[in-house]
Amino acid sequence: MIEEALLEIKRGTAEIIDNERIEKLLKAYFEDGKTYTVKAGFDPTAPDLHLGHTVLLQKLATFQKYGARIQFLIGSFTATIGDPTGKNATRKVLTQEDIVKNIESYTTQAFKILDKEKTDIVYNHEWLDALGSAGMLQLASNLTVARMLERDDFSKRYTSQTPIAVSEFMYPLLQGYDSVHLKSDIEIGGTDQKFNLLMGRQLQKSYEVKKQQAVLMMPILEGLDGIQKMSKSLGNYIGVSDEPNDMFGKVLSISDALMWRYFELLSTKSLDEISDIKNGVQNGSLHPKKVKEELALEITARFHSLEEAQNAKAEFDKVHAKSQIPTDIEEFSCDGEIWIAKALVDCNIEPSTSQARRDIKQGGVKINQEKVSDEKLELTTGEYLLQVGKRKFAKLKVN
RNA sequence: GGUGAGGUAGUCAAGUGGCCAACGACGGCGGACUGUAAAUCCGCUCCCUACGGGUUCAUAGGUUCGACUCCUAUCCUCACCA
Repeated sequence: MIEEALLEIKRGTAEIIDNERIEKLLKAYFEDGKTYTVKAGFDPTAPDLHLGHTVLLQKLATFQKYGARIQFLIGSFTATIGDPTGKNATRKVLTQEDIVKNIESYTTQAFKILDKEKTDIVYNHEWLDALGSAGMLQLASNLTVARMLERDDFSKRYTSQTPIAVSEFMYPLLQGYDSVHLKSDIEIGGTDQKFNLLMGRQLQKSYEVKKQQAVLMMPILEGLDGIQKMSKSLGNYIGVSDEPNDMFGKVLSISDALMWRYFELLSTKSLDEISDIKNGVQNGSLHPKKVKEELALEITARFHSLEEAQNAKAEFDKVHAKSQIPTDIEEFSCDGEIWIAKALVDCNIEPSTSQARRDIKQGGVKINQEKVSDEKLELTTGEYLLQVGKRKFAKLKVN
């Protein structure tokens, strides 16, 4: 039983530090029903969760299955200070209201995966506000600059001459201090968080918390491009609240190689099942497209319903496999004659008339399924189906 | 605070008085081929009802017939020194 739990917990992890501790915690749970705490931090700067986050959430859900209470830590303190990556110095500092709003949408999304009953939402401003400048300095004295520069992210930026704000040095410390305050037994995070996660262990030791937290790291999920990590700002993400059609389509657009990563990190199929599927594809008995469709179906159904997922699949087949027109197309209307390029911009399927002209010239624009070749075309009264490329559609009614 | 280097399109990066709306690479978009995959090939890539016009090379001024290129001030980044 413990073996099984361990196996499931280890699935897909990139690295585990202090495996023994985890085994002991599980043993205590199975033998004496003792619960333990697993901490995970979330940054409430953006209100939307994507599949990259759910890798972590799914792992937390697994822990909940085996006796854990989740400390769902909201970085409310850090969010009011500014952007921790320093990449974008101009990013707005969030107001309390923004944060509250973000957190609300955040948690409702998270509870699609997590068990609410076994989750404690905690806010780090509650104890970090109280720390004060003296406490902050004392905290900072736990670490040297040289040690701080060991962090991959910092050393890279330092050598590449990208600015690092002094305040950024505080983030790992603050995150570590959260673990001190919460006396977390385990903390999980992405591999990019390794330094910060370890800081928790070090600080727990310095502040004499009885036991250091075990650390479990999940790999970073690649985005749709298969290269960079999934993130909203890169636009290569699948959002938890994406429409079923989008979600299904996005999953299907990933490359075959990437598909296996998604299987491992996102699917609930067992590892054995997955390797069976993989073999099937390799020896040609399974078509990769079919396999990918199944994955897309599973993921879409998790966040919507099986029915909606199946509808999405049907819609997808209709539009792409048979290149028919989608069911729901946004409708626009205008008065009087309108120039085709302008119409495309007004319908939000082209960013500028210049771009529209280029696409027309290249044969990428269709009206009612017919290629448009005249870039000076004026649309007279009537209803039109406009299309740019393969996937952008709009209906326009000219009065 | 001092000295030096630097800030060019989504990103990286050429360009050092007219040939510059600005080489190239990546990304992105359109097309072909496909499984809306990958790979490959072709084209496009500031805006504007456009063989023309407008606005760009950190910001604000100046010199010049003419500036991304020269001058001045300001802001920002990096390195070394303090």
